[in-house]
Amino acid sequence: MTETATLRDRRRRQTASEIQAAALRLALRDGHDSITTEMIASEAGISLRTFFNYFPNKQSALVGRQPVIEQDLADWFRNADGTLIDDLCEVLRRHMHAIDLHRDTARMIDRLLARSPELMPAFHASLQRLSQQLSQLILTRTGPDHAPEAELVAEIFAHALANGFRAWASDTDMKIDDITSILATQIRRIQALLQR
Amino acid sequence: MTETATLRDRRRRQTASEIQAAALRLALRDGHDSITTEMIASEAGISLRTFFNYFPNKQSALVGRQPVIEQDLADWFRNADGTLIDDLCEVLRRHMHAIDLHRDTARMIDRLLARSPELMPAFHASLQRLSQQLSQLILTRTGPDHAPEAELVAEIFAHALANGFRAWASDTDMKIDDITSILATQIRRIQALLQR
DNA sequence: TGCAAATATTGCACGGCGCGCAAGTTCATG
DNA sequence: CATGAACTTGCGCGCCGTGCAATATTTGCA
Repeated sequence: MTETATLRDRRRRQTASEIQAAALRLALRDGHDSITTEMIASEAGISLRTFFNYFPNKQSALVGRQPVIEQDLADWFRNADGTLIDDLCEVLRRHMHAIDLHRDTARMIDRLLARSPELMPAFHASLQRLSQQLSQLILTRTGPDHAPEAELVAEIFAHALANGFRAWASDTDMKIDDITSILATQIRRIQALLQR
Repeated sequence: MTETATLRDRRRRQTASEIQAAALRLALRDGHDSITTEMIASEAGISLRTFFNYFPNKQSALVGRQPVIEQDLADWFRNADGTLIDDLCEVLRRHMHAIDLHRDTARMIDRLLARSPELMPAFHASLQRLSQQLSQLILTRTGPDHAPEAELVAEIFAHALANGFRAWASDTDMKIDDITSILATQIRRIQALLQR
């Protein structure tokens, strides 16, 4: 039973990933709004009904499953003693290492967003979930009375991470760690911009 | 013909507003996912087909039409000589005055979001459009090479404005100008938080 | 190995969604 | 009051998303 959970889980991840790949392939080939959920299911070799067991809708399939920040990372952050910025960057750096990133998937998403901007809200909703997790993290250090600011800072980090992610997707020379250095750079630039 | 445009326009706004009110009323009474677009149309006294002439979907009707920052405001901002923060706050202050805000509508939205969090992405998509407009504004002053930071700063302001807006909605003692003072306060707190 | 329980997949049916189209209606303007 | 632009409406159609129940597959355990 100890192994079972992870085995089935791995299988689910794999299927979800295949569905996403199929969706991205079709959307990039035929255009997002001329494909149907049925086409995606068929391309992925599953039934339409099974498609909806994995994703609630077409857009979610394109964006993919949302990774969750692991508990041990959260624990590390709570007890870390660097600046807020540094520790948040470090959390995100480790997080990016913990999940397996596929550069080609990322690149497909990037191209698709350029071609079909109407998908941006869906992608952004995914970012928003990351932002909420970060917000929770920040609150463990600032205390619950800083909720509004924590949300705002979390959103900055999530969006800046996305920028780094996009750069990584389209530049094969970049390493995973470079994503968070871009993130750190952008945070510094924001601080500068806010002084102007 | 000079008057016609504005007359018809006013009528359109009015109808859109009535549809939104009907949608919010029903959603708050029966719950967002047990109402249909047909019910909303019927409650608003229009046909289902006309509903879709005004809003692309149910969620948009609940969120309402997105106001656009006027050109003269944009011109003012480009030539203003205060700090970026101060001038952005001032733009948003004037913007809030330029559009007619209905506190009861805002309150209904607020209550609805508390009750049906699944609507948050729709609301956030609307914020995102405001954010994009702000980003354009900022770029007129920083130059186009600061695009990523401008986007991030714009997003902070949009989100902070939303926070102020929510506070205004649920506190009848607040004036419109108080929205932007909350905004300014939160920006300052973020700066402080980023120094930690 | 083989059986029972847990879990996954699928087909089906159904109601809501969203839009193109064409016919009818309203209304400011000349 | 005639005219044409803008608005409303009904209809039809295909896609979306889900509950349900039957079937298939996998897993843990004897």
